[in-house]
Amino acid sequence: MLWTRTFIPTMKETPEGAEIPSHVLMLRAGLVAQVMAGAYTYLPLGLRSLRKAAQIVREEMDAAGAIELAMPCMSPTSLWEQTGRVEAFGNVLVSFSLPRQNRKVQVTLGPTHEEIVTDYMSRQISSYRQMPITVYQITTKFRNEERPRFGVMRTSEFLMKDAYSFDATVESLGHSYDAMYAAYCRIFERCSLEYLPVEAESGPIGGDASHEFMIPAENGEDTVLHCVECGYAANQERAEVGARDLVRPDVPLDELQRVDTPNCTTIEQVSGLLKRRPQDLIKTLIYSADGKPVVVLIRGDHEANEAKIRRAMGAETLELAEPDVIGRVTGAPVGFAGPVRLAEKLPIWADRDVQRSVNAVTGANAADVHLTGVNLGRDFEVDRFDDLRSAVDGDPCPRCSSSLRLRHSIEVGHVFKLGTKYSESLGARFADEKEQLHPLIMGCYGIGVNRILAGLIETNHDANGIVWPVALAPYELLVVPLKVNDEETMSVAGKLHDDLEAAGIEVLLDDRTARPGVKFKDADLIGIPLRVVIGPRGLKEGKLEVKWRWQEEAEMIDLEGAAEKLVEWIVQERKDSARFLGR
RNA sequence: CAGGACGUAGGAAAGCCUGGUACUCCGCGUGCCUUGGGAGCACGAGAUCGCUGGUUUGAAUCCAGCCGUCCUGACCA
Repeated sequence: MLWTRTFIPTMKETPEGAEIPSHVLMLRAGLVAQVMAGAYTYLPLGLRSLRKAAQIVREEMDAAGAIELAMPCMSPTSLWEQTGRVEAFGNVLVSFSLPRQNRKVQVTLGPTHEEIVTDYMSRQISSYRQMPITVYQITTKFRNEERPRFGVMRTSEFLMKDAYSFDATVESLGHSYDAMYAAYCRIFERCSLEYLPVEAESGPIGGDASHEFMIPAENGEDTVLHCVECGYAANQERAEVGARDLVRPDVPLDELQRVDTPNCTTIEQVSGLLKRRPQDLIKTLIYSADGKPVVVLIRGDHEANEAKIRRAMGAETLELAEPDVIGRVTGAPVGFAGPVRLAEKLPIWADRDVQRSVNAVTGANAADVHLTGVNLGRDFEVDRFDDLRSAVDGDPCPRCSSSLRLRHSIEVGHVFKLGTKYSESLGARFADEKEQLHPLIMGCYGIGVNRILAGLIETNHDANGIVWPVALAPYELLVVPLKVNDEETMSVAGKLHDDLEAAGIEVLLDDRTARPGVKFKDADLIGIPLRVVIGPRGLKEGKLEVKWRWQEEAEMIDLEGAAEKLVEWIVQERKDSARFLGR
């Protein structure tokens, strides 16, 4: 392809509003252009990379035995009402009505396709003999993001691969799940991405039923905890805190005292006023678990983990109690709750680290007053200790004696054992060998294709631009003739381009009449892996200058036989990405 | 949803406080010159200063409302 025959609007300056590297570079390199917050046009280079990522996903899905189909973006809203997801998704759902002659049809643009695929497959599958089966598609999904951000990373419209497995037994589901898990590992390896499968919220099946595939990145929105020693990795919602010393330090107990703390309702304010460290405070949170108020105690410097609390309590729903409930059960306005002398007798749960708290500070259950010298056993009792807080960097690993590292990351994939959630609500059943009817046992598996690109760029760039691996690069090789008006230069460039293209190499020829500096800058910016410069210096000696994007120095190769050599390099790199990974 | 910032030509960005002809750089067009890391000179085209209303002799500038964009947090099957 000739540069002047395609469309590559590069930018020298960073457009206003772009902050993180992947967003800045995708705009500057002419990969994408914003249409509105949360919606982007894919320009030729961006589209080529996006398609390459999608193709890798497709090939590995096919290899794993999944069957491709394409479901529509539009679906009847009634389908989403049946599963209760109109409410569950809320504003995320993009819905509108279509006039159809004398009536109106309520339509929802699919944020995912469980309802649609289950509805269809339930009519096709009636016997256990028709399973297992896994279907997938690569289509545009719609999720209204109230706050789109980070460029292509978080948009309201995005390309997603979603697969759905249907099995007759939980054991069989395990095999379907494992096949997808393995396919995901191959996909991200082929994309040359550094990725981390982490344990995630397990849902109805329980146990080892959900993994997220994460790209560790500074600007990632998700947080995972990872043990380098044993490999344990989990998202923050899920990550357990390992065993640690919970014996209370042997220090004399202070007297319980009331202190005035006017308008101090936060840990920060109280610790600042009383000159006590946050970890010397105990947060007292009033939750409403399935509608019933409960007290949760967390050390001041820790964060309550609502998923853990809900699991521990076995509750369906959990939310912070309303201010009037808090006022009633504590006898104080929000911000002054404490476990000592609550207005109402409530179950008190506490995170394990509270066991170590001594002479702590808590709210006094009275406006503008806190207590100091609060001690477990003497001043209050706890009904149950459990792991109720979010793990933090440096916490002990739950699987070995090492410690956890906190890493920000970008979620690019998710595999999930769904169980019978949707098949039950949609009446999707099959008959077993004894003609007994059971709901289909499902799994769902998603990959954000756009995020593969954003994640790759976010973790593979330098000061000058993108550094693509061959697997995802819009073109594999860039030919840069320095003197476009020189006949010899251009004939060598044209021949090289044609020979490479004939050999199946994706080659871009920068035929612009621009000065060398401009071409070099753009070459670095768009990040094509292999750059071949044809200039007067080398040409005199019958040589070409070649350089991988991630290398500092170029090397000269003979013009004679250059095409063959370059083809060989690219073909080799396609196979194993060894040069990219070993850079 | 809470808090904050911003909106001036295709891109970046000054002017706004203190009201009067919109500064500059990049890009674009023409010509000369130059040709290995975003060259130089000259001439030129390109702007309803986000929108609506108000104040004023006069509004990019002051006031009000709205729209849009970005950031932090909340939310995220």
